Amino acid sequence: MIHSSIKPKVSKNKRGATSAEPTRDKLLDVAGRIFANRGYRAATVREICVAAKANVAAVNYHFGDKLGLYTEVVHHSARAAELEAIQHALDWSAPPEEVLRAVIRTRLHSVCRGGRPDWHFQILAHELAQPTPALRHLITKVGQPLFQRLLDLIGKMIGLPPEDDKTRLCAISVMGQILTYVFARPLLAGMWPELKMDPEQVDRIADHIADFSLSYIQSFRSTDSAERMNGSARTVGPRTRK
Amino acid sequence: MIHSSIKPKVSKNKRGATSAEPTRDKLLDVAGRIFANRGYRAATVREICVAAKANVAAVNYHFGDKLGLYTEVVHHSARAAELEAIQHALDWSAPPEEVLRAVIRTRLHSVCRGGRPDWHFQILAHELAQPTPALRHLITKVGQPLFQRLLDLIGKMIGLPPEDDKTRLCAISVMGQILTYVFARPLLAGMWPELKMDPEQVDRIADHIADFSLSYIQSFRSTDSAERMNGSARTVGPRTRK
DNA sequence: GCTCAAATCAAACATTTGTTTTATACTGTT
DNA sequence: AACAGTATAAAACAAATGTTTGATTTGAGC
Repeated sequence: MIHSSIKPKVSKNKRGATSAEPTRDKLLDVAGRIFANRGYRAATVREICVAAKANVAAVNYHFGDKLGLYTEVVHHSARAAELEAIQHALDWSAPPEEVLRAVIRTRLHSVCRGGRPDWHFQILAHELAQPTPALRHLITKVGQPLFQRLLDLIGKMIGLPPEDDKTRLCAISVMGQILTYVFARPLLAGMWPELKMDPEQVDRIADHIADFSLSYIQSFRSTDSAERMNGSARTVGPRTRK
Repeated sequence: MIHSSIKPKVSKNKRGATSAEPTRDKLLDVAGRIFANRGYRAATVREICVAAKANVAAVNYHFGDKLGLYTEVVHHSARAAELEAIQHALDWSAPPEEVLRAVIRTRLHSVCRGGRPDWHFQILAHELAQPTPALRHLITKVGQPLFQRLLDLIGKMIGLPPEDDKTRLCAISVMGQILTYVFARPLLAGMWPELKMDPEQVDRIADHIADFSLSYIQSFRSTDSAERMNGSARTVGPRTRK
């Protein structure tokens, strides 16, 4: 408790690279990987400290407690995701179909880097199964903006506002297909053992998801004049089925 | 260790309902809920025993150890899933489109019973995030048969064998859309707060997933004469895009 | 060289948690 | 009624784990 105000300054001040990496940074680095693999609860501070070649007390000294380290890791992850989203700036003036295709491909690649899911997404997966206070931050800082862009994109294509239920359902359908390749990995391995997620396979999968999704989205546009009148307004009420 | 061979007999032998429920069964029952909520690791035997109004030693006495109780719970879950799959026997002679629609609706309902995911699926979700030895059993006994029926169904509709890559990708797309409403629940809540998963909403969602998926699947059939020649055989190689 | 604050370290602490032990109550059988 | 096997109960044990403590080292500034 004494610690919360100490805020040890970055000790890298002058001496550029005397000892490889400051303990604090090294802890953050290795903690990211370990939390991603095991989740917050299963990861132990001892395991982290050993891997970082630091003392057991280092975590409490630099971050207050285990949760402090974890939230710092999550914030870094969210920040990295933001930056990457900016870096992978897409040409939003291109036809929406191509933008959607590119978004799907980029997302799926960032999700499946090197055959294993990116550690940001692994952390998200653990958070969804066993939420911690950090989940809210992940959702608002990473999930929301991404989903919003999906909504805008799809809304434009099917001619409905982004807030329309149909737009949202479509966005979830697209997002869900992608997320499956992160969260349900062991399931997929069990049902399709031959599936190897090398880059070109990921490309084929991304294209499938795009084709699969665009089929409905584009068919929807062709009938939008008939659907829009009651499709946009109907936000409750049962659907006229069959 | 002495325990593995003892196998205490069911004490419910004669006296039908003298004391509400035998401890062993009650443990299984409440352990199912608690494991589903917290996952194997986070759930404690004390919590389970308190909830079951049993002694702390009861778990070790009746099941050997914590993992013994858990595997028993998972096996029960898998067995229940099998039975339910049989009970919900669908009319497989109906047109495949309608069968798929029914499968999606049934699945989604069993997944979202009472607004919260069914506890079988919650256990699966935890297993995917942090696998235990029980995951293999879940996959082979529950996942595989379900996925196989999806493959047969879709394969029939797009005119390709169930083992074809395209069939598998489609099945994963359908399955993924459903699973999203189990695994990514907190994500959905964050991005679509108004979404309430009451039965009629679930029906609308199921219909959307069916429409969304059938659009591609049926469009695929119409072009199968052109696609099949190189679509069925092409199992590697990049896809001619755009 | 001295000083002081930051950083590191070894050891111990307190709590949680799965498991074991030992004793006692219950139940059907002889 | 006595016995035997099963079930339950209270307590203690051992290992894991987050955290704290107190001493020691390090490095910059005077």
